[in-house]
Amino acid sequence: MYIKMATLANGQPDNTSLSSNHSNPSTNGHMNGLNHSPGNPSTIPMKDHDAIKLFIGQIPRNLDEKDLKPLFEEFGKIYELTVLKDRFTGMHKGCAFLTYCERESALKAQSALHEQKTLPGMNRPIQVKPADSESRGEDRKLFVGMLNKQQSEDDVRRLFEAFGNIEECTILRGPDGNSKGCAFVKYSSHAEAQAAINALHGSQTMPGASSSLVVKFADTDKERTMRRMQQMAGQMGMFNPMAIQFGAYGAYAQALMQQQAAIMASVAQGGYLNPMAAFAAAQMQQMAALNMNGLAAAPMTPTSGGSTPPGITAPAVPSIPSPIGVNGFTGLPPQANGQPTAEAVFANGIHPYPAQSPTAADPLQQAYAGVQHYSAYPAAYGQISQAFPQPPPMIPQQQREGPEGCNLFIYHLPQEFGDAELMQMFLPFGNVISSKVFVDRATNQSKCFGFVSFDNPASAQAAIQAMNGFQIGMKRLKVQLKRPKDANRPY
DNA sequence: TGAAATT
Repeated sequence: MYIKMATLANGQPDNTSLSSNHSNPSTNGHMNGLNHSPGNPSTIPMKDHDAIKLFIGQIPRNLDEKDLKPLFEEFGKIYELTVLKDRFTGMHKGCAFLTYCERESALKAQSALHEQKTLPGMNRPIQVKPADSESRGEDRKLFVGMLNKQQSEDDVRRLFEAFGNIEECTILRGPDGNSKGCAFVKYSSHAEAQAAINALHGSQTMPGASSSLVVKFADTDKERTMRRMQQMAGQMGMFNPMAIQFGAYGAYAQALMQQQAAIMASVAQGGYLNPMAAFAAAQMQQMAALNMNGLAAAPMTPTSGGSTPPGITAPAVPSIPSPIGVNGFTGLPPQANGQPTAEAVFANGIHPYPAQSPTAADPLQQAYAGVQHYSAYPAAYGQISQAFPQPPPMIPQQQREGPEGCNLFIYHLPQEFGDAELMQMFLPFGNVISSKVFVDRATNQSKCFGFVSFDNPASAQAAIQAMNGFQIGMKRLKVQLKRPKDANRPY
């Protein structure tokens, strides 16, 4: 509804009336008597492959195809001209679609007529512009990533101009004007764009870039909607976008989302929510629909957060930790003197950490809060909570930094450590709100460093005290406060 | 030393 209104406000009919018009026998057929001689192939007009369908707006309702024809014919041979009529009443809608045989004619007509004159009886100037059904450019627009941040629009143009006519070239910049290392490049045609992808994607690595050049088609509207949804969901904190990653519970998550959208929509219609909420609901419905179509393409990878990570077995608890482990763990960290616990023990038979802090489950509980929130919607949610199993006892944590002084940088991690293992290692010192091991995007290999965030500085300090210099195999962990972004210490 | 990103 939102989109439809926006389109109509723009002076063009929405797509439903457009397509229904085409399927309507009374207006179908591509000529409406213009330039068409059935049975004589030599006179059937051909249109250019790159012909543009024009939308003509602000046409007096007393003008039909034959009246309009002379007006437009002076710019070239007309391939098709169709006045739009109401699907049911057949009433003239005051606009038309026009396709010239040649692209050039359309361009000429557009520049000569668009908003240049007002037809008798109308109070706004005539509209002559590519129809909404024409490519809005997404199929010839490229997203370019992994650029050097120093590269200018001109640099990018030079790189891409060999493959076609560049209509638009924009470097994406932050508020400060600094390049984000990516750009949009729009060609005149899809083929040109494809050629550029073929030739340039992955072809080179710009100085300072962490991997090779990325050249791909820019997000479609749908994808953009998805992206916006996810951002919005994240900000509102109520519809955890990570729900998509529930894996086997994906259907559950989707059902939740759809239900939720329906509830919001109906509530909004009842006038209880503001327009923004209605908008959110509409977006939500779209998102759920997209998910159903598989467009979300979210990886269905359950994390190892609550289960058994590689290298860790449970609950085979050795009675006494041995001082030297197969994997090279040297035993307890300096201040970790608790008993081994039943929930997670390293496969090498060593549990180097004290009992898990009682607050350790809090992040999960916090994560759950978003879901429990739904129960505030009594009726409808009651239904789905009966219809579906409870969510798994694991919700992927959001990656985020804690307050200043709570974030640790950890280097020299064992290669096989993942987020879960990292968290496991630091849980004894407090409430870990996030743990992240960096992984090389190309190889999926750990880069052997990561971040852990606590919810308070004391935990962070305790972790540094205990774990900095902790020996694992041949390496000793480096555990220190994460360098603040603005600091420019070399190391 | 929180990956680089979708106007």
